[in-house]
Amino acid sequence: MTRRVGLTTERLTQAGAELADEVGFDQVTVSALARRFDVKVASLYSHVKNSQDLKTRIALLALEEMADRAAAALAGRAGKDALAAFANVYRDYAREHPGRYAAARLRLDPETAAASAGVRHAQMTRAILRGYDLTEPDQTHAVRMLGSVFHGYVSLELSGGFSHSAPDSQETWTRMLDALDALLRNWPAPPNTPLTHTG
Amino acid sequence: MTRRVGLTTERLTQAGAELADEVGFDQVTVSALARRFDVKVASLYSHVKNSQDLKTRIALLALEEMADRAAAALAGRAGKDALAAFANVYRDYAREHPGRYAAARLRLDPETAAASAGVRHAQMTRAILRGYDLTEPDQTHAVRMLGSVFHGYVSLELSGGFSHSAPDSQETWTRMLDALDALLRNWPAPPNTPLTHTG
DNA sequence: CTTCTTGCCTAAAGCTATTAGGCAAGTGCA
DNA sequence: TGCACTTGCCTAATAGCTTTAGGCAAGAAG
Repeated sequence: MTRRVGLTTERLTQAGAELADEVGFDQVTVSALARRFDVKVASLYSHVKNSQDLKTRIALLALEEMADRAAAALAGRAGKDALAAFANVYRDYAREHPGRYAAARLRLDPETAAASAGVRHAQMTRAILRGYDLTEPDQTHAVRMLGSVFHGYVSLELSGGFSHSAPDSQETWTRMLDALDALLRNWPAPPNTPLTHTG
Repeated sequence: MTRRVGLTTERLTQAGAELADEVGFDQVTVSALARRFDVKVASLYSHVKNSQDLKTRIALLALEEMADRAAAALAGRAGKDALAAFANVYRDYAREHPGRYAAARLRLDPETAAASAGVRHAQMTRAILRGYDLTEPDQTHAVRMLGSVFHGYVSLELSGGFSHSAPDSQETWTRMLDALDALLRNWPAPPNTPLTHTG
């Protein structure tokens, strides 16, 4: 009378990601996942250390998927083309997989983060900037700014911030990418830093 | 033997906000709050509808506080000065009150959001842009972009994204504000939209 | 001084997380 | 073919958070 369902860590992670997209990342619960497999809750604990572990795995999966998409999108592109393609990966992924996207924003402990696809993603942001004429430290500033805009925009859009108001979100997105491209092509020099300023 | 502590909705909200800053917004729980007042859990339910209600109230408090700070910061400023002051309110508030800041990002239902200080905040963003030469719909695009950058940056900084790497976060922040100011002063025209394009 | 209101309480049910220990189906080895 | 061993899911139990129903006493109101 023993029925084996074939649980594995991978299947749980995958199903957890789907669950996240359906009901939201913070509704992802060991219990809900057990229900989905029609299995008792305790059974999951052989495959997953605990709830935190499960969520971390979903986050890593999401980071991996986003980095893969980004790599594919960047292939053969440069300059504004690359910038737009990269940005669209962000937005499209978040729209297709809101739960996974939320998971990707989970705070990972430093070692986990360092071993994640997040670093690959960051390197790609830097690669995009090679199409512009930025040198350190401005390149780092720009990397951080792009990360902020993309994450911020997607996050606000996802929480409904831009719906039900004109102009529509797509238009803002396009114009914003134009603006960012223009900014990167024309990155301002640091303002005068008065060092020994007499008078 | 009946001891009255003097619970009120306001005191609970206030204490909830403090708790959020100490242990994180999603660790804010009716139970924890009851412990803080040394009172039984059920007692809170006379003052707060449920856990969701409590969190919403904390969110509204945070929005109120941020809008107040922003209003104070904007008084007598314009242009880049205003932009920087407004941005710093965001960042400083998030650093001083991480839990409240997280609360402010809680997704509110439309009516609640419409009645919140969030709209005041949004109006102030628009007011800043009066110092630049933007007309609709570019003004709206810019409002959304600023919201995205500020929220995105603060959110990434808060989750530790920029720590332990050079250059330090403060420098990026300053240079980013320079860049945004430059961008707003020089907002690019929409690229050619080919309508009836022959050839 | 009695009645009423109100503020906090006890009690109870339901959900999630997590651990310990059990049993049976399949695996490997003789 | 048969036996031990591993493994996958199970039952059972503890503990915390949420929420509702109903009670009791301190203070307010007349």
